[in-house]
Amino acid sequence: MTSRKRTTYHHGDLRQAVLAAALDAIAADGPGALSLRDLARRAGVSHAAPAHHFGDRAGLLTAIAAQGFDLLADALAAGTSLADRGRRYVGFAAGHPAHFQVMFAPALLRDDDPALAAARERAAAALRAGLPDGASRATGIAAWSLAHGFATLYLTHNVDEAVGGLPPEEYFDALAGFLSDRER
Amino acid sequence: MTSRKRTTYHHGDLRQAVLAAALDAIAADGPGALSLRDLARRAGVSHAAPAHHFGDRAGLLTAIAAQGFDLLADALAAGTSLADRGRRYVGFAAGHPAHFQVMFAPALLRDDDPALAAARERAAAALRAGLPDGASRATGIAAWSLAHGFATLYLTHNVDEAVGGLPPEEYFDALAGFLSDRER
DNA sequence: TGTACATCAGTGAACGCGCGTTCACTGATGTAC
DNA sequence: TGTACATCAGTGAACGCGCGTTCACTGATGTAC
Repeated sequence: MTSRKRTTYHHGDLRQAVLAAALDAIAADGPGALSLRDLARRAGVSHAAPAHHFGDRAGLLTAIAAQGFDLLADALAAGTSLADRGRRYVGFAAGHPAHFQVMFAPALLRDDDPALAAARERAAAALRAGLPDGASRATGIAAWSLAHGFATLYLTHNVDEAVGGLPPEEYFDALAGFLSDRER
Repeated sequence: MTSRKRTTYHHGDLRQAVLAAALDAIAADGPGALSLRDLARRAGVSHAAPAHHFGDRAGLLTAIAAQGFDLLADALAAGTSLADRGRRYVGFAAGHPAHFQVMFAPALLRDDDPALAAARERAAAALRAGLPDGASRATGIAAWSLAHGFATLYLTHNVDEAVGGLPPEEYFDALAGFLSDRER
C-alpha cells in the first residue's frame, strides 16, 4: 500500500490508507511498535492527519480489532461443520495476522467501544452457531481453544516444522479429528 | 516488589528487582508499554542502572522469556499424564501471565539468544515427554494447541463467563476430556 | 450556469515530554600481599 | 590485621530524537439559491 504521489489536496480515502499502513506495520513489527507519525509517513500525509480519523493509537487499534471481528464473523458464517469452522478460524488468522494479534491484545484496545463490542458479539454468535444441537458449552470452548491455540502457535512460529510449507488450515484438518464430540 | 529504601550504595540484587518490576508492569499494561526508565523508577534506582544488567528492552524481555520457558519446563516435568501436563500448562500461564505473554511475542525478543534457545528447547522436550509412546506428532500438537489456546483465551478474558471464578486449570480438566487419543 | 457560503480533510510550525544512550564519576566489594 | 589496588554496580548530568498534541491555516467539496 505504498501511496502514489497525490496531486490533489485531499487524499481521497486516508482512513483506508492509514488502516492498510497500520496492518503492514503490525504484521512486520507487532502492534507495540506502532506510532501515528510513522503511519502518516507511510501514507504520505502530514503527521497530524491520522489523528483526524482515529483520535489516537488506541482508537486506531480498536478500529482494526472491530474490523477483524467482522471479518472473522464473515469467514465463519459460511462454515458447514464444526471442523470446517475451525479450519476457517485458522485460515482467518493466517490470512489476517495483524488483525488477529490486535483482536486478542486487550491491553491495547478501548474495551468499551460500541463498534468493537458489536463486532465481537457477531463473531461470538458465529462461533456458537457452529456447534451441533445440544452440545455443551465446554464443547464449544474446547473447539475454540484448539483452533485458537493452533492459530497462535502457528503465527508465533512454534509449529513451523510440523506444518512444513502447508497452508496451516490444511494441517488443522488433521488436528480437528482429535476432538471427540462428547466428553470421555 | 516495592523497594525498601536503600541505605547502601549498591542495591544488592538489582537484576532481580528489575525483573520483578518488569513482570508487574507487563501484567498491568502489556509488554509494549515497558520502558527501562520506568523500571528504574519502580526499582528506586537511577535511570541508567537497568541497562547495566540487560543492555536494552529486548535483552530484558529475552531474559524474561528464557526464565519463563525454564519455569514452564519445571512445571511440566512433574506431570503424570498428558491431561495432567495440559493442566499444568494452563496453571503456569495463569500463574505467570507476564512470562507467558512475553514468551509468545517473538517480535519483542532476541531470537538468537542462546539462553533463550536452551530454555525453549528444555520446555519443548518436556512437552514431548508428556506424550504416550508411539503417539503421532499431530497428537502432540493437538494437545499443545488445546492447552495453549485455552490459556490464551483465559488470559485475554474471552472465557471469563464459562470459567466463572474457578482456577482455570480446574476448568481445563473438563476440556482435556474432549481430546481423544487417536484420530477419528 | 454562476456565486456565496458552510463544512470538512489535511497542513505545517511549535510545544513539551519521556525515552535511550553516553560518559566521567563515585561508592562498595573482593583479593593480593 | 592492615593496606593497596582492581573490579564492578550504580550515579547523575547532558544529549538528541521521535512522539503526541495543539492550533491557526488552507485547499477542496458540496449545497443553496
